[in-house]
Amino acid sequence: MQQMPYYPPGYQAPSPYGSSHLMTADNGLPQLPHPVGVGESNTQSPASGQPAKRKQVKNACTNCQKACKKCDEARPCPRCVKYGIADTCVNSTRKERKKGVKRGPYKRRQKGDGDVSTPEARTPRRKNSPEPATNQYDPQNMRASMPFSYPNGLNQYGQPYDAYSQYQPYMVNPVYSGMPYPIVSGADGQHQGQQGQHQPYAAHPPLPHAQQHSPYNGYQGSPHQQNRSLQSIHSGDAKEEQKPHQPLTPIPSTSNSSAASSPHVNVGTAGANGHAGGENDEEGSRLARLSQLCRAALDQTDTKVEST
DNA sequence: AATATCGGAACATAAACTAG
DNA sequence: TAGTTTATGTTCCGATATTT
Repeated sequence: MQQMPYYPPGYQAPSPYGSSHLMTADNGLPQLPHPVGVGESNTQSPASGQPAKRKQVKNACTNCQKACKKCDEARPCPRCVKYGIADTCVNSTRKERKKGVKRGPYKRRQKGDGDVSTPEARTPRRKNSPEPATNQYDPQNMRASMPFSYPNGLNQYGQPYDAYSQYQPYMVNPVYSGMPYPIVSGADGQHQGQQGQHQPYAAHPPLPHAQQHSPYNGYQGSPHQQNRSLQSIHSGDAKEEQKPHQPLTPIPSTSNSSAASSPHVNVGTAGANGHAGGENDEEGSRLARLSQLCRAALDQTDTKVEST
């Protein structure tokens, strides 16, 4: 069913299509081993010894975006063409950046301290990466030492900020912390799905696993999480909608892989599991009961251990 | 084997900040 | 005000799961 991939003008179709280590991406384009595979977007010669950076298109089409697949500037993009969905290949809309986000004082780098001019030398700190040791931006410390603060104990998103829930700006429900729902509308009211035509998302809960692993735990505004929920709903196949969302880490399907088997079962997470929470109260109360049982069992175990 | 899913690293860049 | 730094939003790689 291999269709001739569509290459936009300027795209260098790699010739060794069937080369052993050349996988064909589902966009129909060969996936060369990175970094060579970046095609025309290669900004650096591989001969330079510097790995070329991965080049991204400015705007992926909605289909590729949903599938987390490589897109192209061309419309319809090769992937959509391949899948015969060229008619729905439209640019996704980008969310506008938040404004007014205050920051702490910048740390300036000394001139001699490496090449500051290149982005590579700036060692960008990623969302998930731990703060540098000398970090002055530690959210907790920073708050304390900040010469400014957000008004009235609000965080940057205009939500109440306190030591307990800090950095979980969107978390409102301490019990169902993983369940985003009640708070879907953030202070900025922006995270209601990034695409107008995808309104259904607004009411659909983000996937639990995205929550679990997100440094923005509970932050519904995370575009990626939005995207995920978006994906699952608009992936076009009903099976995805019916299928319970997979756990973050695949759990071996053993007979005792019930919630009760895990004393550390997170009610919030569990509640969100599969149905992304909020689907019904019944589920929630069942889970609450489960956790009660677990706790009781644990207590019993503890007392036994103590008595021995 | 092909296709779908999705976590998270890589990338891009707007906006806040700062030095001159 | 130009240059720097950081935060935020997007893209898509690659591992894994599912389907055919």
